[in-house]
Amino acid sequence: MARLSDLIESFIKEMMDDMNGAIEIQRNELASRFNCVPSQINYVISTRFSADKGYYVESRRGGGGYISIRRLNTESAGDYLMHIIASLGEKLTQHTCEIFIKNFVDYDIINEQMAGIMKAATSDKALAGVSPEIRDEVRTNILKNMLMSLVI
Amino acid sequence: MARLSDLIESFIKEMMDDMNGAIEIQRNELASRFNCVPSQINYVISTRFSADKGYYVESRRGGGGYISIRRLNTESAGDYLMHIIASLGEKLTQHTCEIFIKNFVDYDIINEQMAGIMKAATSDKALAGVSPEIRDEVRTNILKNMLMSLVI
DNA sequence: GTATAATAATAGTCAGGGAAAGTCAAAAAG
DNA sequence: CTTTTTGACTTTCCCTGACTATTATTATAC
Repeated sequence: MARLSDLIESFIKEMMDDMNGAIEIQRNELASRFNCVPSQINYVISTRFSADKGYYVESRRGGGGYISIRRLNTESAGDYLMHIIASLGEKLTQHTCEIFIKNFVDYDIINEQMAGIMKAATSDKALAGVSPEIRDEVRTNILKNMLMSLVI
Repeated sequence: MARLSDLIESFIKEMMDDMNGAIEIQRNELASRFNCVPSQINYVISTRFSADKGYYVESRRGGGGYISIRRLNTESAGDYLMHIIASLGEKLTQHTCEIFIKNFVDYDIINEQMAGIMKAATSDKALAGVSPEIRDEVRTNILKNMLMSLVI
């Protein structure tokens, strides 16, 4: 069962690749293309394209409304990474972490192999020994430190 | 009577042979095929498909969740890595860990950038939130998982 | 004509239900 | 005693729908 959210996510990303990093969509149109309720689009955007993941989202309601999503315009990988590091929250679940890492690949900051290493290092499996109460904080800390090593 | 866990184990292994060493299953589906509780699948996976035995397991909860199991290809990355993974102790200090990582660079298994990431992920700084009693075990676990991702 | 009011066309929010997998300890089997 | 099996409970993630908010357009009043 392919998850609809994942399909929508990659649809948007492909569209964005074609459109040079900036797109404008209509929520209802996209929803009907994927045969889902409009609010699912909001779900995808908030879980995959939030500001802290390096995207800038604007929207407008009413007649002729739209949602525009842009890849953050960063001069260098370093800028982008600093932005991410600065805006990382305290706690990241494994899944959220993976979304971040996937974005690094999209931004051509790391390759698939490194993404694999990062995912491995921040997986629940790797952190199984850490008590659940603090696991997400530890995970965040590990991710931050790995990213720092890329900036330096 | 053959034990159920053994049956499930061999079922998964046959499936994996057919699928070129990598499968994706649904826990509930597999459980109902064998007429057992879902958590039995977890038991089989943790006792038969552990990292030590050369398997890499990932999973995801929620709608459309799955469990993926991959058999690590010992030939592709050379036996060296598998050997290292298997021979890593329970506890590694940051310093010991760095020595290992440096060796990987010397053996051309990873490049400097990856070494940086690995060191960062296993540093005391990254693991500051983890209590000292278990920190070295967690560190080892993280390193193992990162190395495993290279063997895939 | 202009100002205001109604209507239509969008998008946003939030809570809840459902669909998975994970955990852990007790019971059962060997 | 060790390994397996079970099941109650938890956690994570996805999807939906009712309700709300905002903007544009059209109708009405003056």
